[in-house]
Amino acid sequence: MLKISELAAKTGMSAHTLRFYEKNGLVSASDRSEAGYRYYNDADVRRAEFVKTARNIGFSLEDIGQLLSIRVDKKSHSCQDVTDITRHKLDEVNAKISELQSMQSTLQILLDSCCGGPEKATQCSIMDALEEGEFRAAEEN
Amino acid sequence: MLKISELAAKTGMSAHTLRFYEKNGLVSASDRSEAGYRYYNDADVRRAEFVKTARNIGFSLEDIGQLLSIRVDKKSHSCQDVTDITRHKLDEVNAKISELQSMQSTLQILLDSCCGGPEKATQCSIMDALEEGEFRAAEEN
DNA sequence: TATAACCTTAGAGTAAGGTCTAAGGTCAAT
DNA sequence: ATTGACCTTAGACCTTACTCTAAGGTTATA
Repeated sequence: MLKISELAAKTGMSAHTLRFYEKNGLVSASDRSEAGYRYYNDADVRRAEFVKTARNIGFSLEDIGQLLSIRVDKKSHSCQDVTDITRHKLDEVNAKISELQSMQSTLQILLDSCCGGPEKATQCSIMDALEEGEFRAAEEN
Repeated sequence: MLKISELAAKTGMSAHTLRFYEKNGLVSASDRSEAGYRYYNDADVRRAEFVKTARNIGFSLEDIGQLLSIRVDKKSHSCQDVTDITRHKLDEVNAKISELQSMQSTLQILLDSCCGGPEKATQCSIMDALEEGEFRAAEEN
Protein backbone atom coordinates (compact mmCIF):
# COMPACT_ATOMS: atom_id res chain seq x y z
CA MET A 1 0.00 0.00 0.00
CA LEU A 2 1.57 3.23 -1.16
CA LYS A 3 0.92 6.72 0.05
CA ILE A 4 0.35 9.39 -2.54
CA SER A 5 3.91 10.69 -2.50
CA GLU A 6 5.18 7.15 -2.97
CA LEU A 7 2.91 6.59 -5.94
CA ALA A 8 4.03 9.97 -7.25
CA ALA A 9 7.67 8.93 -7.00
CA LYS A 10 6.95 5.57 -8.57
CA THR A 11 5.02 6.92 -11.55
CA GLY A 12 6.80 10.22 -12.03
CA MET A 13 3.56 12.14 -11.68
CA SER A 14 3.12 14.70 -8.90
CA ALA A 15 0.80 14.16 -5.95
CA HIS A 16 -1.11 17.20 -7.17
CA THR A 17 -1.57 15.57 -10.54
CA LEU A 18 -2.67 12.28 -9.00
CA ARG A 19 -5.36 14.08 -6.99
CA PHE A 20 -6.38 15.96 -10.11
CA TYR A 21 -6.65 12.70 -12.02
CA GLU A 22 -8.70 11.21 -9.22
CA LYS A 23 -11.12 14.11 -9.45
CA ASN A 24 -11.43 13.26 -13.13
CA GLY A 25 -11.93 9.56 -12.53
CA LEU A 26 -8.62 8.38 -13.96
CA VAL A 27 -6.90 7.06 -10.86
CA SER A 28 -8.07 6.36 -7.35
CA ALA A 29 -7.00 5.00 -4.02
CA SER A 30 -8.88 1.88 -2.94
CA ASP A 31 -8.23 2.63 0.69
CA ARG A 32 -8.00 5.56 3.02
CA SER A 33 -6.41 5.69 6.44
CA GLU A 34 -8.56 6.83 9.35
CA ALA A 35 -7.17 10.30 8.88
CA GLY A 36 -8.17 10.23 5.23
CA TYR A 37 -4.75 9.53 3.71
CA ARG A 38 -4.96 7.81 0.34
CA TYR A 39 -3.54 4.28 0.13
CA TYR A 40 -2.93 2.71 -3.24
CA ASN A 41 -2.91 -1.06 -3.71
CA ASP A 42 -1.29 -2.99 -6.57
CA ALA A 43 -4.30 -2.65 -8.85
CA ASP A 44 -4.38 1.09 -8.21
CA VAL A 45 -0.69 1.31 -9.07
CA ARG A 46 -1.18 -0.61 -12.31
CA ARG A 47 -4.04 1.64 -13.27
CA ALA A 48 -1.96 4.73 -12.54
CA GLU A 49 0.85 3.33 -14.67
CA PHE A 50 -1.58 2.58 -17.47
CA VAL A 51 -2.66 6.22 -17.33
CA LYS A 52 0.93 7.38 -17.41
CA THR A 53 1.72 5.23 -20.42
CA ALA A 54 -1.33 6.42 -22.32
CA ARG A 55 -0.51 10.00 -21.50
CA ASN A 56 3.09 9.53 -22.66
CA ILE A 57 1.83 8.31 -25.99
CA GLY A 58 -0.21 11.47 -26.31
CA PHE A 59 -3.76 10.41 -25.52
CA SER A 60 -5.92 13.13 -24.00
CA LEU A 61 -7.35 12.64 -20.52
CA GLU A 62 -10.71 12.08 -22.14
CA ASP A 63 -9.28 9.38 -24.41
CA ILE A 64 -7.66 7.81 -21.39
CA GLY A 65 -10.98 7.78 -19.59
CA GLN A 66 -12.45 5.80 -22.47
CA LEU A 67 -9.53 3.41 -22.57
CA LEU A 68 -9.91 2.85 -18.83
CA SER A 69 -13.56 2.03 -19.13
CA ILE A 70 -12.66 -0.58 -21.71
CA ARG A 71 -9.88 -1.81 -19.44
CA VAL A 72 -12.17 -2.46 -16.49
CA ASP A 73 -14.56 -4.52 -18.58
CA LYS A 74 -12.73 -5.92 -21.55
CA LYS A 75 -15.31 -8.61 -22.16
CA SER A 76 -17.90 -5.99 -23.02
CA HIS A 77 -15.66 -4.23 -25.50
CA SER A 78 -14.11 -5.18 -28.81
CA CYS A 79 -10.74 -4.57 -30.37
CA GLN A 80 -12.57 -2.22 -32.67
CA ASP A 81 -13.56 -0.05 -29.73
CA VAL A 82 -9.88 0.27 -28.92
CA THR A 83 -8.71 0.87 -32.48
CA ASP A 84 -11.43 3.48 -32.96
CA ILE A 85 -9.93 5.56 -30.18
CA THR A 86 -6.42 4.95 -31.43
CA ARG A 87 -7.24 5.72 -35.04
CA HIS A 88 -9.08 8.86 -34.05
CA LYS A 89 -6.04 10.03 -32.15
CA LEU A 90 -3.81 9.18 -35.10
CA ASP A 91 -6.07 11.23 -37.37
CA GLU A 92 -5.76 14.19 -35.04
CA VAL A 93 -2.02 13.84 -34.89
CA ASN A 94 -1.75 13.60 -38.66
CA ALA A 95 -3.91 16.68 -39.11
CA LYS A 96 -1.77 18.62 -36.68
CA ILE A 97 1.40 17.49 -38.41
CA SER A 98 0.08 18.71 -41.76
CA GLU A 99 -0.77 22.04 -40.27
CA LEU A 100 2.67 22.39 -38.75
CA GLN A 101 4.39 21.31 -41.95
CA SER A 102 2.56 24.05 -43.76
CA MET A 103 3.86 26.56 -41.20
CA GLN A 104 7.30 25.02 -41.45
CA SER A 105 7.45 25.44 -45.19
CA THR A 106 6.22 29.03 -45.05
CA LEU A 107 8.72 29.94 -42.35
CA GLN A 108 11.52 28.30 -44.29
CA ILE A 109 10.61 30.20 -47.42
CA LEU A 110 10.59 33.44 -45.45
CA LEU A 111 13.98 32.69 -43.92
CA ASP A 112 15.45 31.78 -47.28
CA SER A 113 14.23 35.05 -48.74
CA CYS A 114 15.92 37.26 -46.16
CA CYS A 115 19.59 38.09 -45.71
CA GLY A 116 19.21 37.93 -41.93
CA GLY A 117 22.07 40.37 -41.54
CA PRO A 118 22.59 43.69 -39.80
CA GLU A 119 20.98 45.56 -42.68
CA LYS A 120 18.11 47.83 -41.73
CA ALA A 121 14.71 46.22 -41.88
CA THR A 122 13.40 48.89 -44.22
CA GLN A 123 13.86 46.52 -47.15
CA CYS A 124 13.39 43.23 -45.27
CA SER A 125 11.79 40.67 -47.55
CA ILE A 126 10.10 38.93 -44.63
CA MET A 127 8.42 42.15 -43.57
CA ASP A 128 7.46 42.79 -47.17
CA ALA A 129 5.95 39.32 -47.48
CA LEU A 130 3.92 39.82 -44.31
CA GLU A 131 2.78 43.16 -45.67
CA GLU A 132 1.72 41.52 -48.91
CA GLY A 133 -0.44 38.86 -47.34
CA GLU A 134 -0.94 35.85 -49.58
CA PHE A 135 -0.45 33.21 -46.91
CA ARG A 136 -3.42 31.00 -46.31
CA ALA A 137 -4.19 29.82 -42.81
CA ALA A 138 -2.73 26.47 -41.87
CA GLU A 139 -6.30 25.28 -41.31
CA GLU A 140 -6.95 24.84 -37.62
CA ASN A 141 -8.59 21.57 -36.54
CA MET B 1 -12.90 54.89 -42.59
CA LEU B 2 -14.30 51.52 -41.65
CA LYS B 3 -16.41 50.62 -38.68
CA ILE B 4 -15.42 47.57 -36.69
CA SER B 5 -17.87 45.23 -38.39
CA GLU B 6 -16.58 46.38 -41.77
CA LEU B 7 -12.99 45.73 -40.78
CA ALA B 8 -14.12 42.38 -39.41
CA ALA B 9 -15.73 41.50 -42.74
CA LYS B 10 -12.69 42.70 -44.64
CA THR B 11 -10.13 40.78 -42.60
CA GLY B 12 -12.17 37.74 -41.67
CA MET B 13 -11.60 38.35 -37.99
CA SER B 14 -14.56 38.93 -35.68
CA ALA B 15 -15.27 42.29 -34.09
CA HIS B 16 -14.74 40.57 -30.74
CA THR B 17 -11.33 39.43 -31.84
CA LEU B 18 -10.41 42.87 -33.12
CA ARG B 19 -11.29 44.41 -29.76
CA PHE B 20 -9.33 41.67 -28.04
CA TYR B 21 -6.33 42.40 -30.25
CA GLU B 22 -6.67 46.08 -29.51
CA LYS B 23 -6.54 45.34 -25.79
CA ASN B 24 -3.32 43.50 -26.53
CA GLY B 25 -1.83 46.28 -28.60
CA LEU B 26 -1.97 44.51 -31.96
CA VAL B 27 -4.54 46.59 -33.79
CA SER B 28 -6.19 49.91 -33.07
CA ALA B 29 -8.56 52.46 -34.48
CA SER B 30 -7.01 55.86 -35.14
CA ASP B 31 -10.34 57.57 -34.75
CA ARG B 32 -13.47 57.36 -32.70
CA SER B 33 -16.84 58.88 -33.45
CA GLU B 34 -18.35 61.18 -30.81
CA ALA B 35 -20.28 58.21 -29.52
CA GLY B 36 -17.07 56.21 -29.21
CA TYR B 37 -17.43 54.03 -32.31
CA ARG B 38 -14.09 52.85 -33.65
CA TYR B 39 -13.08 54.10 -37.09
CA TYR B 40 -10.23 52.47 -38.92
CA ASN B 41 -8.22 54.33 -41.56
CA ASP B 42 -6.10 52.80 -44.32
CA ALA B 43 -3.03 52.42 -42.13
CA ASP B 44 -5.13 50.71 -39.45
CA VAL B 45 -6.49 48.32 -42.05
CA ARG B 46 -3.03 47.48 -43.34
CA ARG B 47 -1.84 46.82 -39.81
CA ALA B 48 -4.83 44.57 -39.14
CA GLU B 49 -4.10 42.68 -42.34
CA PHE B 50 -0.46 42.31 -41.37
CA VAL B 51 -1.61 40.79 -38.08
CA LYS B 52 -3.96 38.43 -39.90
CA THR B 53 -1.20 37.30 -42.23
CA ALA B 54 1.24 36.69 -39.39
CA ARG B 55 -1.39 34.81 -37.45
CA ASN B 56 -2.19 32.67 -40.50
CA ILE B 57 1.44 31.69 -40.74
CA GLY B 58 1.32 30.59 -37.14
CA PHE B 59 3.07 33.34 -35.21
CA SER B 60 1.88 33.77 -31.64
CA LEU B 61 0.31 37.04 -30.60
CA GLU B 62 3.49 37.83 -28.72
CA ASP B 63 5.59 37.20 -31.84
CA ILE B 64 3.22 39.41 -33.78
CA GLY B 65 3.65 42.14 -31.21
CA GLN B 66 7.40 42.01 -31.79
CA LEU B 67 7.01 42.01 -35.55
CA LEU B 68 4.72 45.01 -35.28
CA SER B 69 7.20 46.96 -33.22
CA ILE B 70 9.77 46.34 -35.93
CA ARG B 71 7.21 47.33 -38.53
CA VAL B 72 6.53 50.72 -37.03
CA ASP B 73 10.22 51.58 -36.92
CA LYS B 74 12.06 49.56 -39.51
CA LYS B 75 15.04 51.89 -39.53
CA SER B 76 15.85 50.96 -35.95
CA HIS B 77 15.74 47.25 -36.63
CA SER B 78 17.76 44.86 -38.72
CA CYS B 79 16.88 41.92 -40.90
CA GLN B 80 18.47 39.82 -38.21
CA ASP B 81 15.86 41.00 -35.72
CA VAL B 82 13.23 39.69 -38.08
CA THR B 83 14.94 36.41 -38.88
CA ASP B 84 15.55 35.79 -35.18
CA ILE B 85 11.82 35.78 -34.56
CA THR B 86 11.16 33.71 -37.64
CA ARG B 87 13.88 31.18 -36.90
CA HIS B 88 12.73 30.86 -33.30
CA LYS B 89 9.23 30.11 -34.51
CA LEU B 90 10.58 27.59 -37.01
CA ASP B 91 12.51 25.87 -34.21
CA GLU B 92 9.33 25.62 -32.18
CA VAL B 93 7.42 24.23 -35.11
CA ASN B 94 10.12 21.69 -35.84
CA ALA B 95 10.18 20.55 -32.22
CA LYS B 96 6.44 20.13 -32.21
CA ILE B 97 6.54 18.19 -35.45
CA SER B 98 9.12 15.79 -34.00
CA GLU B 99 6.99 15.25 -30.95
CA LEU B 100 3.93 14.55 -33.07
CA GLN B 101 5.84 12.23 -35.37
CA SER B 102 6.87 10.20 -32.36
CA MET B 103 3.22 9.92 -31.33
CA GLN B 104 2.29 9.10 -34.89
CA SER B 105 4.73 6.25 -35.09
CA THR B 106 3.65 4.80 -31.76
CA LEU B 107 -0.01 5.02 -32.68
CA GLN B 108 0.65 3.39 -36.04
CA ILE B 109 2.54 0.55 -34.39
CA LEU B 110 -0.34 0.05 -31.98
CA LEU B 111 -2.87 0.00 -34.80
CA ASP B 112 -0.80 -2.41 -36.83
CA SER B 113 -0.59 -4.77 -33.86
CA CYS B 114 -4.35 -5.04 -33.34
CA CYS B 115 -6.94 -6.83 -35.41
CA GLY B 116 -9.41 -4.00 -34.87
CA GLY B 117 -12.27 -6.43 -35.28
CA PRO B 118 -15.32 -7.40 -33.23
CA GLU B 119 -13.25 -9.74 -31.07
CA LYS B 120 -13.49 -9.12 -27.35
CA ALA B 121 -10.87 -6.78 -25.96
CA THR B 122 -9.68 -9.34 -23.44
CA GLN B 123 -6.74 -10.15 -25.69
CA CYS B 124 -6.36 -6.77 -27.38
CA SER B 125 -2.73 -6.12 -28.15
CA ILE B 126 -3.16 -2.36 -27.81
CA MET B 127 -4.52 -2.78 -24.30
CA ASP B 128 -1.69 -5.17 -23.53
CA ALA B 129 0.88 -2.70 -24.81
CA LEU B 130 -0.59 0.08 -22.66
CA GLU B 131 -0.51 -2.28 -19.71
CA GLU B 132 3.13 -3.05 -20.35
CA GLY B 133 4.33 0.53 -20.42
CA GLU B 134 7.58 0.96 -22.33
CA PHE B 135 6.59 4.09 -24.19
CA ARG B 136 8.71 7.10 -23.51
CA ALA B 137 7.08 10.50 -23.39
CA ALA B 138 7.13 12.47 -26.61
CA GLU B 139 9.07 15.18 -24.77
CA GLU B 140 6.90 18.23 -24.31
CA ASN B 141 8.38 21.61 -25.25
C1' DT C 1 6.68 17.67 23.28
C1' DA C 2 8.05 19.92 19.55
C1' DT C 3 9.44 20.06 14.96
C1' DA C 4 9.60 18.56 10.24
C1' DA C 5 7.60 16.34 6.79
C1' DC C 6 3.77 14.55 5.35
C1' DC C 7 -1.36 14.53 4.33
C1' DT C 8 -6.34 16.64 3.53
C1' DT C 9 -9.83 19.86 1.03
C1' DA C 10 -11.84 23.48 -1.84
C1' DG C 11 -10.84 26.55 -4.80
C1' DA C 12 -7.93 29.88 -7.39
C1' DG C 13 -4.45 30.62 -10.93
C1' DT C 14 -1.77 29.56 -15.30
C1' DA C 15 -1.04 29.47 -20.45
C1' DA C 16 -3.09 30.97 -25.16
C1' DG C 17 -6.36 32.80 -27.86
C1' DG C 18 -10.24 33.74 -28.12
C1' DT C 19 -15.70 33.90 -27.37
C1' DC C 20 -19.61 35.56 -25.22
C1' DT C 21 -22.75 38.20 -22.08
C1' DA C 22 -24.99 41.99 -19.82
C1' DA C 23 -26.47 46.40 -19.79
C1' DG C 24 -26.76 50.07 -22.22
C1' DG C 25 -25.97 53.84 -26.01
C1' DT C 26 -26.40 55.10 -31.28
C1' DC C 27 -27.90 55.37 -35.97
C1' DA C 28 -30.70 54.84 -40.23
C1' DA C 29 -35.03 54.03 -41.99
C1' DT C 30 -39.82 53.84 -41.67
C1' DA D 1 -41.19 57.70 -32.56
C1' DT D 2 -39.97 53.26 -32.86
C1' DT D 3 -37.88 49.37 -34.77
C1' DG D 4 -33.61 46.76 -35.74
C1' DA D 5 -28.99 46.66 -36.53
C1' DC D 6 -25.10 48.32 -34.87
C1' DC D 7 -21.85 49.99 -31.31
C1' DT D 8 -19.66 50.50 -26.32
C1' DT D 9 -17.51 48.50 -21.85
C1' DA D 10 -16.00 45.37 -18.20
C1' DG D 11 -15.65 41.15 -17.17
C1' DA D 12 -16.95 36.18 -17.16
C1' DC D 13 -16.29 31.89 -19.54
C1' DC D 14 -14.16 28.27 -22.63
C1' DT D 15 -10.49 24.47 -23.50
C1' DT D 16 -6.68 21.33 -21.61
C1' DA D 17 -3.90 19.79 -18.23
C1' DC D 18 -2.22 20.88 -14.72
C1' DT D 19 -0.10 23.70 -10.58
C1' DC D 20 -0.41 26.02 -6.54
C1' DT D 21 -2.34 28.08 -2.19
C1' DA D 22 -4.55 28.40 2.18
C1' DA D 23 -5.75 26.54 6.26
C1' DG D 24 -5.57 22.89 8.77
C1' DG D 25 -4.86 17.77 10.45
C1' DT D 26 -1.32 13.64 11.03
C1' DT D 27 2.80 11.03 11.73
C1' DA D 28 7.54 10.00 12.66
C1' DT D 29 11.59 11.27 14.86
C1' DA D 30 14.61 13.60 18.19
